[in-house]
Amino acid sequence: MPKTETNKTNQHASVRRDHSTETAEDYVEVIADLMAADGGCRLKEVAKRFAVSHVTANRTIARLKRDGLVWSEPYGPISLTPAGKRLAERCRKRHAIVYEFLVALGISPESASLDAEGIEHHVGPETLSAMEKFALRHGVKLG
Amino acid sequence: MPKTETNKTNQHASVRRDHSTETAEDYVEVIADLMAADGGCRLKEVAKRFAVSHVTANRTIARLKRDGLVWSEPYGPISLTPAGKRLAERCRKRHAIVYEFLVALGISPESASLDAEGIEHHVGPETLSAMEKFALRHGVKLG
DNA sequence: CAAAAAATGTAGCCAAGGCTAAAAACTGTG
DNA sequence: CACAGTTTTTAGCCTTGGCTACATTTTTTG
Repeated sequence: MPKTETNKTNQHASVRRDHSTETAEDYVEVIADLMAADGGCRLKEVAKRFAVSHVTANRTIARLKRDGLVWSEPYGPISLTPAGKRLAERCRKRHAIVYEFLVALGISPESASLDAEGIEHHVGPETLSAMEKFALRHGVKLG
Repeated sequence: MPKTETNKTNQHASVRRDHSTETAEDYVEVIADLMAADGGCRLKEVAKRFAVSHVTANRTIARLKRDGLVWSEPYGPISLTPAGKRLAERCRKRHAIVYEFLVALGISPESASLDAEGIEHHVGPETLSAMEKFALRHGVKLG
């Protein structure tokens, strides 16, 4: 009878789907950040940023390469493909909006930074738009 | 024991830690919900809620049992331990706050419901408190 | 009450994301 | 240039969380 149950409209399914892209989003964002800051991006730095072993970072990056977001050659520096850059830019903007929103809400920069990291992946277009408007309206003295 | 590299102030580490508890939180919340609604909780219903196979739900629930959050005997209904109940109640409250907050922000109930599912696990105490205050102040006409 | 149906459990596979240990490749001096 | 140190890669193991197929148990029902 297997027909293994439902495939109905289920919210948790979406949440789960998000999970699979979270890592990619986090990584391209960090890689873009490191390239901007240091002018290049090395595995070791990525691993340090995520506080994981370099082995874990290496394997994750291999997946991103497989998925066409990252490029590198053996022992070489890591860079983003055009697709990776586009994703990184989208994530950067979204992250900034969520962070600014939290700060506008009155959250301390530390908590805002911490929570934004986790929240950003779960903010849909409508919520993101509302957060942006709110941050602009109630923006911290930047008016 | 992990002594691997930096253990410095790293935001991603916290985000990752959250991950490991998300499943537990989601499950105890759903189990509590089903018990309240149906007067009991069967594996099949849990699986349906998460849109996963009963096998996956079964194994996840086995972990929750191992972790002292859930209790059941073979082929029997599923219930929460005192610890499970406490966690479920905490999650229920937090979820309600995040949801109400999003609605108060102007998000549609559909998006609010969807995003709350993902966001709730990443809301720290400070942010939760701020969301609660905001929802109370700007609460949807319920004043 | 026995056979069919439904629910639960077990075996075994896969991918992602952790890790350590050890090999290989680069770098930078002496 | 060689050797020491750093960085990256490889091998191998673990857990979580997804699945199908099949076995077992419970429930329903003819």
